[in-house]
Amino acid sequence: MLQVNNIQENLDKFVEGLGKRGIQNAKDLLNEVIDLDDQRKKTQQELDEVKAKSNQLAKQIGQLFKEGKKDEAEAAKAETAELKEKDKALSEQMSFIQDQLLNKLYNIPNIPNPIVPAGKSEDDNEVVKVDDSATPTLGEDAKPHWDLISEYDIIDFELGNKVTGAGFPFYKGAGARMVRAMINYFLDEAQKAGYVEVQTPILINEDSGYGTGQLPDKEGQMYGITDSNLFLIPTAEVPITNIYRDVIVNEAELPIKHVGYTPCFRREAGSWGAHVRGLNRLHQFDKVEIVQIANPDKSYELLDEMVAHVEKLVKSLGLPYRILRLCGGDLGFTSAITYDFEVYSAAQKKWLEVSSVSNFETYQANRLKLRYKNADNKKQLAHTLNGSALAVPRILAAILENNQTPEGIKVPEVLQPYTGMSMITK
RNA sequence: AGAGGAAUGGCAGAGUGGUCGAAUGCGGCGGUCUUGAAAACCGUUGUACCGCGAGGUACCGGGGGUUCGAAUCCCUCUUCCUCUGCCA
Repeated sequence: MLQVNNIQENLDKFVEGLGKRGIQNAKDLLNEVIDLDDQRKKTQQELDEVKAKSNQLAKQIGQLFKEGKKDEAEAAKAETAELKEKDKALSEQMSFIQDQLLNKLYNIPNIPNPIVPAGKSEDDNEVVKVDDSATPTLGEDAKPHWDLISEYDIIDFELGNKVTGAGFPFYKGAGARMVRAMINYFLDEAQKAGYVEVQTPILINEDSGYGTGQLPDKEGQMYGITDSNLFLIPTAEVPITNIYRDVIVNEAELPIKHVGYTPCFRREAGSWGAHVRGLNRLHQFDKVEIVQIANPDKSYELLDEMVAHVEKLVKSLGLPYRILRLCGGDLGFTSAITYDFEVYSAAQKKWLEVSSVSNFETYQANRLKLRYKNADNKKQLAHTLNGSALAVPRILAAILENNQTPEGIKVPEVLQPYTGMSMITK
């Protein structure tokens, strides 16, 4: 979340930034925050004063008892009643103000980086690179992947329906092997690039949800385990980044780089429709995620590095792709800047988002209380970054469609050592 | 799952109602000594919030309570350890 001090100092910049996200009344909203923070300070001063008096009095009473001046002590005791009442009232006021302030801050998104284009929807995203050199020329009879998967019997949606529900497919045979191969390939490549692999829980608690910003903003998008107050992760970003909640690292340790594979669970409430077929949108899918904890001075360099890593992966799979810089209106709640990678799925003639690489600057770190000690031994908020590298099902969809031949589906060369096959056949 | 025990500063570990933000040791940092290092010795060393400052407030696993006053007493939750049971 945003830091009140920063808001106060750069009000215009913040108003402008939120405006880019299409928030009209930003100025009023931010002024309310500043006002609440002032109230908070004022109330704390009053409360501290009352407490100081009580502490003083309590010491005196102790002293009086020790000296055997019982009457005086009893008299002093009577004085404390009033202070106690004041204390109680001010404490209540304090927590009320703090709740309000926090609630406001939780619901204000991050300020976009200046180079983020203004815009309302995905139509306003800026295409920063297109490399469609790998686009295949498919015949008239080219099939979308949902036809191919039944033809080759590698993914079973019906079975998923039966056992769980829509959006929870079974991968079978060569399909399962492809998934496993991609996960291993992505993990290995990340490791080569210096990311330390972690295997995380796939259930997270509320604190973690708040830490990375899924709560309270996206509660409806996560599956909740209501009887234990836990949530299924929508992305490995949550458990991995939350490793560093309430942590102070040494500057020399930065950047910290992690990679993790997890299944991801998303309710996708409201986004289900006719345009979503096959592997395009699922409730459960596999994803390899890269995460960095960075020095603010270096975070944009590292963002570029992450983008380059993802680009290399997509390219190595032989898929046509493009890179988008998301506009303010399409930007995630906690992100300051996001680059989306899309691959072209040639039979359905659609761009599929397979990666999202973001810099959150201090927005998550402030919630996480994730700091580093700089050279002067001062504690500063770190920057957090993450990116998908990559999301499996849509990559699979693109491979199936783009690589279909009369003989079968060609397995990208880089995956062959992992699949042990060069072709998916009937 | 049952019985018992425990949770204190970076770590170890004292502290059972006031003088305790907390002894002591280790570690860290600074210094003396040394050609340099070690050893020894001296000093220093938690976090957050409020305040221009002096200073104040809060924090001894979390939450609540008793009390003029709680690390210390009570309730509750969580976690860990030991023993018994079960189990991949």
